[in-house]
Amino acid sequence: MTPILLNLPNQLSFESNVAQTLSLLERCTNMMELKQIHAHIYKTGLIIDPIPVSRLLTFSTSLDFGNLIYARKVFDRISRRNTFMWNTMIRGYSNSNEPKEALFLYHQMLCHSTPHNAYTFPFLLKACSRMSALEETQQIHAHIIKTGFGLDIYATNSLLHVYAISGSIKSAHLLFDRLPHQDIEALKLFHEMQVASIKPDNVALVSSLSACAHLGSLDEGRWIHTYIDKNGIKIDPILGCVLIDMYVKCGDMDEALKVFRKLEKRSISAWTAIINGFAIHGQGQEALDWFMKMQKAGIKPNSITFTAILTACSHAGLVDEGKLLFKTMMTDYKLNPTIEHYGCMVDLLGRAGLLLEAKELIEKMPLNPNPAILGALLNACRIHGHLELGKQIGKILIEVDPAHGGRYIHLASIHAADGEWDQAVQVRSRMKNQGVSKLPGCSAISLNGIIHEFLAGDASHPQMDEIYKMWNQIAEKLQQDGYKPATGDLLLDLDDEEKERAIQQHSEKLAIAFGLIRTKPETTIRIFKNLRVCEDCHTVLKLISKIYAREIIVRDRTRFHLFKEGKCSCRDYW
DNA sequence: TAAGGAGCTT
Repeated sequence: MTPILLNLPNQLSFESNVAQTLSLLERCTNMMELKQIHAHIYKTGLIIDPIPVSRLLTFSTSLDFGNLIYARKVFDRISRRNTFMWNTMIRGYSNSNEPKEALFLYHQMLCHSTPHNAYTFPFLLKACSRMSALEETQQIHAHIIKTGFGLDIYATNSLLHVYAISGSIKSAHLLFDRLPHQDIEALKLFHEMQVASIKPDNVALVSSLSACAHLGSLDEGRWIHTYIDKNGIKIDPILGCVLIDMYVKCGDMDEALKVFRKLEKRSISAWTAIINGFAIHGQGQEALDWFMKMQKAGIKPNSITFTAILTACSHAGLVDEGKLLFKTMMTDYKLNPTIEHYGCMVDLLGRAGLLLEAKELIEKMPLNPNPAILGALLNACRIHGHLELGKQIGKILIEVDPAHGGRYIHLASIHAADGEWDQAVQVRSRMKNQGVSKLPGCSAISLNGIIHEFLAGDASHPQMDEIYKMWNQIAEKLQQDGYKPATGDLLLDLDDEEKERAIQQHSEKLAIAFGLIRTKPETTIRIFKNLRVCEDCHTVLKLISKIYAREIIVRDRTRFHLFKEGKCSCRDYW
């Protein structure tokens, strides 16, 4: 620790002492230095000047190295506390583990009749948002109006945010509709912004692009990208990161790479988004190459980067590489594995058939297994037919995660695979009794900017007759190619013919039939599915890509499949 | 001063 004050001359005028002290505070990087400066402030009488004292508070409440208890002691001893000081303390608590304390302080502030200013409310509301404290938010809302800050854009935006995240969407909407300057985030509002000729700032763009990434709306995302370019909007690190992520999640790796190459500064999150891109496209080797490239560029991987690279290994079956990376993450990079990393490892080992090793890892890890980890193991049991272990895990899972429909389905299908139809039916009825419903399979295809959705067995699409006709044609060609429906995945206790019919109505089959009708030969068909693609649909899509000479890109729950010339990019490992 | 990002299971 450097004793920084040694360099300070002893005899200084009051003014130059203030100036020097402020500049020291500016450069202060740890509590030890801060305490020295604090002592100096006392010793030289600067404690009567509100400016150095305020600055002292700012630094001792700082997120990086501050110490709120210390700050509070300083604060409590100040005889004349001004609005800035109260605000600083409120902000400190709003970012801490005790956001409630911010509200207590506010109460005291009112008792002291300290006036508010425009900064007070955003900090206070941040504390409310951390606690999802709706009632307090409403009280503060009243204060905002009473104290004349009802038109303040920061206060109002903060209010909007708290209402939105604490579930009071109605209040948020009411507020939004009355806003004098409508600048809000979310994709559908983005269009309204365009119509109202309001320029979106980077935050609005990030939110909109992030929505595109989740929805897989490539057209929309491209449009926003063009907007950014045309208007010369500066791509800050976060905007760059989501722009890449949007292309990644919409299945356009080439464009994601183009954006990456054009970035002025390649932040860790931009690299991670690219590595994650290769991971979810099943390109494990490329992910590893880019992981190396990143380090050569002098960027150190963080915890999220490791999740991405481990995901890459698990999707591509790179077991040895994954194990090694997991080890070096701890030894070389000194990062403590989180539950997510263990999740990746269990998935990696489990998919590769190393069930026992996966189970051991769960037993040995210093964290409590969460439903995700158990779910990964259960999935592995299903893939590799470890029915007994699967039943054990499945039982635990529906205990710890009783509201999750997928878990019951999994357990039921494992019973079914073992021929235990009674048990399967029992699990199903338990699910029904708990009021849990199964998420229906849904596939979407976007044509000329219009999204067409198909649910399994759903006949509501206006062109359904045509679609079924097309499907029958496809089925005929598939049969000529020697295809037999793989009904093993189905848990229903139906006879084979009924199973065949059920499987033919899977949403991705309806979507592909529709896609073949409505798109020109040779164009790529993109389908988005909310669940994992089933075994049979996977086989069918491979065959269709060969028979109809089409590239088909399917984004399922977790990854992309590129079907081309009868093969899938996942190499049937998914 | 408020609001934005990359991640395991389904």
